[in-house]
Amino acid sequence: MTTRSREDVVQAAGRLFAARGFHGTSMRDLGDELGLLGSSLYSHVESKEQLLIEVVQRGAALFQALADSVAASDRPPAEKVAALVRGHVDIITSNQEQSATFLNEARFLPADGRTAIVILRDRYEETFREVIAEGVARGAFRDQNPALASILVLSVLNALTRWYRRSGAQSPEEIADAMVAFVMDGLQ
Amino acid sequence: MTTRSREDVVQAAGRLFAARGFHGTSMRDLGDELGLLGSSLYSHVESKEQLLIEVVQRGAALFQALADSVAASDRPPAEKVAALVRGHVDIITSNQEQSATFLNEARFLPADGRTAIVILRDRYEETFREVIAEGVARGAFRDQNPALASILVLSVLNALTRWYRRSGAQSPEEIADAMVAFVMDGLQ
DNA sequence: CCCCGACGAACGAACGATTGTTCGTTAGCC
DNA sequence: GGCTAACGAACAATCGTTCGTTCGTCGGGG
Repeated sequence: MTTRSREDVVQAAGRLFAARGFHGTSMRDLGDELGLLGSSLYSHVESKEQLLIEVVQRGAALFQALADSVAASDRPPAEKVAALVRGHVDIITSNQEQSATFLNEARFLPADGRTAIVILRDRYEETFREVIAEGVARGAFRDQNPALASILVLSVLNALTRWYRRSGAQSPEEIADAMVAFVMDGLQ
Repeated sequence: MTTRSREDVVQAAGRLFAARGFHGTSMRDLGDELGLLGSSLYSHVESKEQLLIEVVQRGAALFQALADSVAASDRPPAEKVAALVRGHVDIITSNQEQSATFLNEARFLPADGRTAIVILRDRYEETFREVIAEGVARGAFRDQNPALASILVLSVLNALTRWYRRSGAQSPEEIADAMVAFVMDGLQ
């Protein structure tokens, strides 16, 4: 029997928190998942709460990196939206449990950690809003409320954590293609 | 102090399950919400699980009624989609907590109740799929995979449980208008 | 080359708190 | 005066966490 690392524990937490919810997962459940006792996890991690913080922060970092990279690029708004959609789909299909925990369980963070995550999430949404607003200003998209439009686009994207199955009928590329088509037509 | 009814308990459960999650809500929390002790709730309800079943089933019934009514109507596909979107928005904005519990907490139902709900949810999605397929067949919508398209439309609609605020900037009618426009253009 | 000491991982019992639920008792309305 | 909602103590189970102990491995000195 090999010994487990902190990394193993964080990954198992991402998996179980996504599947059963934070409050539906006990430290003993987490131990079972790794072939350990619940108490043994405290060799690797300070608390259950800290485990949630770590999973959620990693999820947030993935999306933040995408937003920063696209925002910094010098491309027309339509291409930026397409890049955001494809990048978002790629993050979720490659890190589904982590993304699901980030999106669904962040509300169970302690107050201070939660506000930090809300700020990150707002900043991510702001990137979408600004790109859409730029597209409207340039006439690439029809006249519409960018705040509302960005919410609708993110609705389509975030729901992917709920229905994507690695063994499903559609490949990540097909999903991304369909979402780009749907979203671009919805904006234009 | 007035006495509480079973209805009061179910409604409070819908509220708290939506806000804190099923596993994050204790019977004593629910009692507090109603000015009662946790144990007093058992005068009205058999178990915490039964309470979840009841909230989720009510949520499912609302959406099922909408789907049945629209499916039975004799209108072109584009109008049916618009009616589904507007009806869906109306249900969520009028019953936000119940809808949120239905969509987010149904996975914590006991196995038998869960499969029953999954069947209802599949049937609801099937209504969308059929209407879209009909629209594609008649040339009202562009050629696309109706299964995937129905998921994308429902993604936009269901996310409303997460961001709608009665005191928010957009009225339910404005939201419905924006969603109809977004979805119809995404399909056409 | 072997042994030994050290160190971290894992154990397992135990803690106090909280969970869902039961039940005998009390109190308020028709 | 009876019915029932509500109380409040109590239950077994489970929760997150602590802690003293055991196990396994790895590096250095004889």
